[in-house]
Order: sequence, then C-alpha cells, then structure tokens
Amino acid sequence: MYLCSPLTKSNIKIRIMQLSPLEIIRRESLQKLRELGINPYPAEEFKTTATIKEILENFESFEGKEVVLAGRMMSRRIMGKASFAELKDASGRMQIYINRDEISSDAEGTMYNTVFKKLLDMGDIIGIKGEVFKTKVGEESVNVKELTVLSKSLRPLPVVKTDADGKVHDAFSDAELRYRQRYVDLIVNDHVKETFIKRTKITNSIRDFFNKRDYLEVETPILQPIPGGAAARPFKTHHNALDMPLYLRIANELYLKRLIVGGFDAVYEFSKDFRNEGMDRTHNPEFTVMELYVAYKDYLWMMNMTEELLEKVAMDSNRTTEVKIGENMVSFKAPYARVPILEAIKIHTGFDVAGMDEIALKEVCKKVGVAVDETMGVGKLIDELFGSKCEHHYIQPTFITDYPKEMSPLTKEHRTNPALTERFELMVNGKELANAYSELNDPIEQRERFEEQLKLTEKGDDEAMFIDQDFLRALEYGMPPTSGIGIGIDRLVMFMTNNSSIQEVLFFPQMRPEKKAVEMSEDEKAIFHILKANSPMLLNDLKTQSGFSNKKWDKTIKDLTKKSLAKINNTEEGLFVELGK
RNA sequence: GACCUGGUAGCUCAGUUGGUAGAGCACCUCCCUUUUAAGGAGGUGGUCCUGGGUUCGAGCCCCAGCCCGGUCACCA
Repeated sequence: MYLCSPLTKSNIKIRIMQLSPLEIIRRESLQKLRELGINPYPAEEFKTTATIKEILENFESFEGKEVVLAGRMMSRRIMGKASFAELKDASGRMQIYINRDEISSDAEGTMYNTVFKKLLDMGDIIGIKGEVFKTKVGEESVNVKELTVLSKSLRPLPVVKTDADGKVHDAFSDAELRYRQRYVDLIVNDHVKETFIKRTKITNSIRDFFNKRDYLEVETPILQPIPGGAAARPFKTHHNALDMPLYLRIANELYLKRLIVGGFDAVYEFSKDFRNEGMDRTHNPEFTVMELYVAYKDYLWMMNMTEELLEKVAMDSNRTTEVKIGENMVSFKAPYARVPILEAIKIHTGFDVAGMDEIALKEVCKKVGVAVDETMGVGKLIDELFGSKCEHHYIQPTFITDYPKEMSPLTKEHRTNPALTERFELMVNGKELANAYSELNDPIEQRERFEEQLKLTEKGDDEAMFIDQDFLRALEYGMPPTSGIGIGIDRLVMFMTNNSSIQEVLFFPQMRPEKKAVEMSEDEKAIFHILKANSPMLLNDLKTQSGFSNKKWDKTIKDLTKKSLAKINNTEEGLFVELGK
C-alpha cells in the first residue's frame, strides 16, 4: 500500500549516501536474496511447533524430535561447511547447528554457501525446522534441516557477547541510545526485557488481588476541565469544538470519589497522570499511579490491606518477600511499623513539635539545620523536618501516620486530635511509595479546606488550585466514609526490580527530540551567517546585505524559515528576522 | 533552572606538552563439518557532537551552543 509519494531519484541518492557501509552491504544482500527468488519479507504464516524455553526446560522429551522455531539470529560461528548460530525467540535463546549438506538441495550448496553464509546477517529473523540434539560438548541445539528467511534486518545490532563466566563484553549500555531505541535495548539486553515482564506481573498481581475482592476497575477522564486531586502544574490543551481549555489529569482522585458517591463500594484505576514539572531519576512527565477507594473503611483498615497487597506483589513478582533494593534488603512481609509523623520527628531530631506554632517550629528547624523561609506554614515546616531529617531512615516498609491538617486538604480530621488528619504515607527504602487517607466526606469542611488552600497558594502564581464545584456538589449528596490510597506504580516497579531510575521501568521515557542534521544550501548559509552576527535584524537590511535578487532572496529566506533556522517577526517597528531555535 | 562528567568507527572504549586517527568486537576476502567471547591470515570503515577562536598546526587549549548522564533546586 503506497500512501506516500514515490521517492525521487535524488532522494534515493541522498538516502543511499547517508547509509553506513554496513547498511549498504545489507541492502545489497537483500537485493541478492530477491534475485535468488527468496522473498525477504514473506507474507504467509510461519507455524512454529515449540518455543525455545519449552525445549530447554523439557530437553529429554524433545531430544531427537523435530521442531519448528522462529526467531532472531543473534550470533554466528561459521566453520567452513558447518556453522553454529544463536537463535533468540520471545522465550529465550538457544544454539542452532547448520550443516551445508543438510540444508542445501543443490550441488553448489546455495542455501548454505550463499544464503546463510553471505546474505544473512546477525539480527535477521529466520525460521528453522530441525532435530533437537546435544553437541559433543553438551550444548542443547537444533540441527537445522530447513531454513526460511522471515525478515531481513537492514541495520546492524550492537554486538554483545557473554563469556563462559557469564561476564558481558561490549555491553550495549549507552543510556541515551537504549532509551531512544528501546527496541534495540530489548533485543540485546535480556535483563531489560525481564524488568518489563516483571512490571506486568506486578500490575497483574494487584488486579488479581482487587478483582478477587470484587473491587471494580474503572476508567475516568484523562482530559479534565479542572485538574484536581493534587497540586502540580498541569499540561494544558484545547478542545476545538467546545472552544475551551482542557488539562491532562494530575490525579484521578476526585473522579473516583464521585463514583463512590454514585454507589460503588470499591473502585480502582491504574491512572496515567501527567505533571508538567522537572524530570529526573525519579520523575517522568507521565507516570502511573494506582488509586483505590473503598467505602465504609478507614485508614487503619487501609494499612492492613496495603501490607497484604504488597506481600502478595512481592511474592508474585519475586517469589520472596525479601527484596534487594540498592544496598538494602527490604522485607515486604507484613506487618509494617506504624509511626506517627510527630513521633518520627521526635525520634530523629529530639524535638517534640506537637502543638508548636509557626514561630516555635521555625526555631526548631534552625536548631537542626533545616532551611526555612517566610512562606512556610506549620504544615510545610513539619513536612520539611520530616523530609530532611527522618524520611531517609525508613528503609523497611513503614507507615508514617497522622499528618498535620494543613498538609492534607482532602483528608478527614483525626478522630482524637483535630490538628491532625487520618493519613498515612508508606515509606520504603527512604522514599514515599503510597499515600492514603480516611477521605474527607464533610462537604462543608471540604469547601473550607479548599478555600484555605487557595489562600495558601494565592501568591499570584499559576498553580493556584481551582475549586472543583462539581466535586463539592457530589459530596453534598453524601459520600459514605471511605478510605483511599494511591500507590506509585513506577516506584513500586523500581523497588521490585532494583532499578534506581524511573527510565529503566518505562518502555519509552520522555526524551528531548533527536536533533536532526539540517542541510543548508550555499545561499542559505550566506544569509544564516549574516543573521547570526546580528540577530534580530530588520528584514530589509538583511536582504540588502545579502545582495540577492528578489527571487533568490524570497526562496532562500522561505527555506530558512521552513527549516526553523530563521524566524520572521512582524512588530510595530517593522519586519524583523531572528535566528530560529 | 544551577553545577559537575561525558560525547572519537556499527557497538564498547583508548588517544601522551598541541604534531599523520587507534584497539577489540562487528563488517569484507580467504581457510576451517560439533563450535561457543570459536580459531587462523589479510583488508575496509571517521562530520573526533556543532559553530567560532587561539596556533605554523586542535580530538586535545579558550568561548558559545546542542545532547545524554549525575548532583542539587523545583515537585503537598
């Protein structure tokens, strides 16, 4: 199917010129395969009879039997009239043995001498039919009788070799290349694939746990008119038909609570959330949070549920509750310690800050060396104290409970202390993994809390929280007492797979776009150089300095702006040209 | 956003006070029918991230920028 216009001759020339010698050889091999009557991209189904994993795990029952396998050829050891190669399918890798006289039907041995030895390369996808056997040195192999080309690879893969000691040589380890070309990473780095398989095991484990309890998995809007449920800068977009702004959700909390109002007893959602903030080892602009809300429960119940859930997740994904995270061994075996946040501060700073006002708290902060500024209220100060003095101590899973009210606008007031809330964060390896509340369901108090938040953030910034009037309306109809939790799934996967970077647990982490090499003509270069020396400058001045004819000038400047190398601004002072980005 | 590392062949990396651009693997040619980081002989391959500057001469020094990574800041 040809959806795009055919390549012109000159385009082909340019493309060929950009190819590396290795790529040119492969394209020539592709052509020669076709000349031999071999379709390098056949359409028909290739029926396999086994997977590599099945064979290796039940070798005795396969030995001597015929199998049909398909996969990518990862390496070759050619020895004259016989060769070994490594075949990799979705389940694993195994060796195949290829003998000239067994796979070739003609006297010249074309299939072996020409097709296999000359025209196939590492990375090609092939199908084989052959007999399972063990070599002299005892390696499980398949003796190939028939070889089928299933897909010719035109780009060379990085060559990664593993020696007898399991030591990896020339590992494909450049982070930028690995993330930009994750498909290559997945092909050559088996452990990367394992990480992502484990990620799915983790989410399946959670779903399984909830579904067995008849909790309902739901989907709520990603495009929201008011980005609520958290305080973060949202991504903004625009709906043309409604002519209104819409935001990518920063959280789904307020929508799930609406569903609890609507009469569901328990709802959960794996929510892709989006926050327009900095990126680093633990933050990606889009990330996944699992949020769960259960009616008639409180945060104490939620702690028990969380312990049970994480113990199961660890067992399902790692077959043990003891998980190595960095240098630490972390046990996900229930129960977990429960420490009120003020108690934690007392333990790690020696100061009992319960009931302290802003002034007294600032004094404590100074004494223990925590930086403060004027804008910080009681809640923020306690948060800072905990964050810098306590958090990193909690390596084993620990519920930090009973946060100050000021920090928790969606949380129900504590049943015994009106200054606190019924909230916990679960700390693991010194980081927050989950955040849960007894949800605030008093609509009048909720409105007041929102208004307090508005005051706190009302410093003329663009993050001022909107009040979601519809959410308040829903609460006014009555929401049962409810407990909710959000678990950072990316972070959980990082823990369970012992990765310290979020990019290692996302298939396609956000990256800056690749810089495309821009080709400039001589004329364009001339203009570009004048402009570079004096940007921005009046369009007419630039045109005069170029000395170009009207026609030549027009073409050149249009091409430059098309390539974003120059930009024309129409201002009150006249038409200006400046360097593009 | 600030600071620190780095960017050299398809991949992993060396590169001396600033003096002809290097290795291993991959690739090409040849030998080799149970090897396994297969082996042996020979060979091809470079925008040294980009643009300026200093210099007789820059991969190396200086300036500006781009991109990855790290640390910090930001992030209830």
